[in-house]
Amino acid sequence: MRSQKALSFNGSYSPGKLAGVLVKAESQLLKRSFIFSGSSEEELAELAGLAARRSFATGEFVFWEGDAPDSFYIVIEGRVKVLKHSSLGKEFIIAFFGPGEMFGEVAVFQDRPYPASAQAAADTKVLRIRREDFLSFVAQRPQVVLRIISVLGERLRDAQGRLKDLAGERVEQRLAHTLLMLSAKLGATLPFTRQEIADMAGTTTETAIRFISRLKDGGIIRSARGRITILDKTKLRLLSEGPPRV
Amino acid sequence: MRSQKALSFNGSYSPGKLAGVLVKAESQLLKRSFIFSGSSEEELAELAGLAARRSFATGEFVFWEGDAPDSFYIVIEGRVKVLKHSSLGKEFIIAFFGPGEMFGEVAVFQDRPYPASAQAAADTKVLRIRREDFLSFVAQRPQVVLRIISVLGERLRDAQGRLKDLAGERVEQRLAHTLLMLSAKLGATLPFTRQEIADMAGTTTETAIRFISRLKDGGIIRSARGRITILDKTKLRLLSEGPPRV
DNA sequence: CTACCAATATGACCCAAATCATAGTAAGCA
DNA sequence: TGCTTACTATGATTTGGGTCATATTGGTAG
Repeated sequence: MRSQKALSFNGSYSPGKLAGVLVKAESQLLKRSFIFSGSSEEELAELAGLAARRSFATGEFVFWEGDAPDSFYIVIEGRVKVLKHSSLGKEFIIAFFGPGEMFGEVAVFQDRPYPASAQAAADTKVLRIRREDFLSFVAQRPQVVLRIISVLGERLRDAQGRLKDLAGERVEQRLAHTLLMLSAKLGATLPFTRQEIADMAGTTTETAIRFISRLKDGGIIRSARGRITILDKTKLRLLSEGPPRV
Repeated sequence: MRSQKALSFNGSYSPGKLAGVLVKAESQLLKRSFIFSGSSEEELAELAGLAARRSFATGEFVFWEGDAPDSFYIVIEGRVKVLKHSSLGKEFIIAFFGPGEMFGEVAVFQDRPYPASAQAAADTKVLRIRREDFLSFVAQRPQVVLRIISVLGERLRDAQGRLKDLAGERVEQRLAHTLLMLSAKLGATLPFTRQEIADMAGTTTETAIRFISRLKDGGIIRSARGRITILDKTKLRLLSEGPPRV
């Protein structure tokens, strides 16, 4: 760790010892986030001074598609899912975000309504940073902007890959892809229900259940309620790639 | 096939009158591109000096998915389609780009292989700018970087909207959406074949043909070979939104 | 002019996966 | 401890739209 006495200028926001401690804690949280991991302690402290903590219970919405983008968010703990609803009701999960990940930043940069809704998928705490504060912060920091481009590029890649899958692959392969993608990010054990898997793969809960049951029978995964553990990544990859043509 | 007379000067970056004229012409082309439209003449001239013209005949590939990202491109004239192929053959069209639009820049920024292929959809001329040249150019120009974020954000929005459609809407609605989206960008007359429409909407050529024939019968569009003109945007929007539930 | 090929068109068939129905099961909560 | 509610499970039925097959038409290369 480095020096932590960069709090002096912060007095204008919230004087006092408690505030200082909080700013320090916030700084550490920000540091876990990729886009700020290269920033200095002073910068982080400044940004932390602008951030507010918010809590959301499971199922609560952080924002809705169409809302004005007044803030962007970084997950402290818990899990947030970003989703869109189609013509009738059916929801499609664009992404899950965990500790250290940010969401809502695209809308903030463009000053256009959020393109999707964000919902707490567990009891969740987030840091909330107001649009203007964030914009003026990054305006002077090209390296942060470059990291944001990198994050956006990654998401775009992901989205395009999924587009191709949804347009051209069978359900089984999409489901297998979804599981592999999640495990690449989170490890072998995935804390998702069949319904969530289905909503990510663009299919129905029943179909996801049937597929996952077959995987379990085949010894490719192990599972409990709301939890899936991948045992044989190789077989899963086979399923995701080749049609089981004989 | 085609004449490539315009390439004769291409190897020589020798100073002199011809080069000067070319740099000026290139500058004007760059200026048409959104991300550079805020740049000064000097900057544009500098960038233009780094750019090379390349020509591609209809069907030729500018780059393939998986290639190392040595350059990014700006369309001068013609049309480029960016696409991915799924497990077997089927292609999915991610986007079309026309004069003034750039492509391949995500890969360049991330220094990771192109996530999709780029193919000339007509006889096409592009400006090609090498990765290192472009990166060092933008490194000093935060406002260009911000515009790139804006472009990426737009693409991400688009991709996420299409994901939701592919996952949750019926073919008819996806096709209607595709037509509306194209006409929002290009105007009422769309220079695409049924096959291209199908490959954008994630369906088959036959289905696209049937749908478009019905639109024609209903007086919603007019069409000729490789060309569709939207006559009644309102009816089309109805089709794209509500299921024709009775 | 003619030949050829891509684009458009249309019918028949079929199947993957959605939909509908019903039920067992684990977890949280009063 | 039982009640309620998600989650998981599985069968039966239906259907949207993919696949296959076959024509017709317009553009264009030679």
